[in-house]
Amino acid sequence: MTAKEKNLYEAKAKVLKALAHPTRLWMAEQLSAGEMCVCEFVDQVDADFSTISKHLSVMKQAGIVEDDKRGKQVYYKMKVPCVMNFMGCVEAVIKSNAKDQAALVK
Amino acid sequence: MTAKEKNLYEAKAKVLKALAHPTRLWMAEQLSAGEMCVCEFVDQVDADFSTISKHLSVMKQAGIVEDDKRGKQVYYKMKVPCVMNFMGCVEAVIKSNAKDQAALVK
DNA sequence: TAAACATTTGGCTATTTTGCCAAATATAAA
DNA sequence: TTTATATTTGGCAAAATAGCCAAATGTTTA
Repeated sequence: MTAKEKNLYEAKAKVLKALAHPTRLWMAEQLSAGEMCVCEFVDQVDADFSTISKHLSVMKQAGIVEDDKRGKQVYYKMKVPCVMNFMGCVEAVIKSNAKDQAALVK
Repeated sequence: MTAKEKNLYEAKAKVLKALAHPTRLWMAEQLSAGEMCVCEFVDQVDADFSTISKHLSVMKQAGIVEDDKRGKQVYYKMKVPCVMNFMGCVEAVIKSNAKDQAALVK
């Protein structure tokens, strides 16, 4: 593997890693329905507001979301919405796993 | 968020996490072109064979790949191939990031 | 201008992940 | 049945991640 390819796979992994956290994934799904400000997440997520801010920052660094400061608030929105198209397939994996589990106790 | 929903997001995150590593992602892409045995990865990946085995195990635990022992060798293949459909979008994120980077130095 | 509000950042600890080595296991070949 | 080959597993140290608190920053309101 060339250095260039290695960089490419690291970059791809970074994008996936940014989504690979339950809280971040939930927030990304919310954002795919439209922009939200940090304060809305603070109301809905059971975590310190600094933690929420850092999660959003991880997704921003990965290039998945972008932010927009308006007044006192910062609004986040999806930058590359196709990211969430994937979730149907992730759910297919979960269902496949559930089926395997069910088969074990049959 | 209910406990059930929480479990769901944890399960989804686990699937993403299993792909969110450069080596695992590369291996997953290879597997989406057809099954491969561990020994082939050992030849092509610059990591200890035990490390490779553990990476494959992570993807297996997540339900992304399945294994099949034939003789001395263990063959892995994608279990839910749609997983790799996502990569086009991940690449779109990378391109978007590259564009942003380029804009910085314009 | 001071106080209140929204968010980010720094710092710290706890937890998780990585990746190597060595040892165990399983299968095939000599 | 010893030996070689392929893979997994256990154990450990290093690195990365998560999440809280406190402090800093930027913005509006009183």
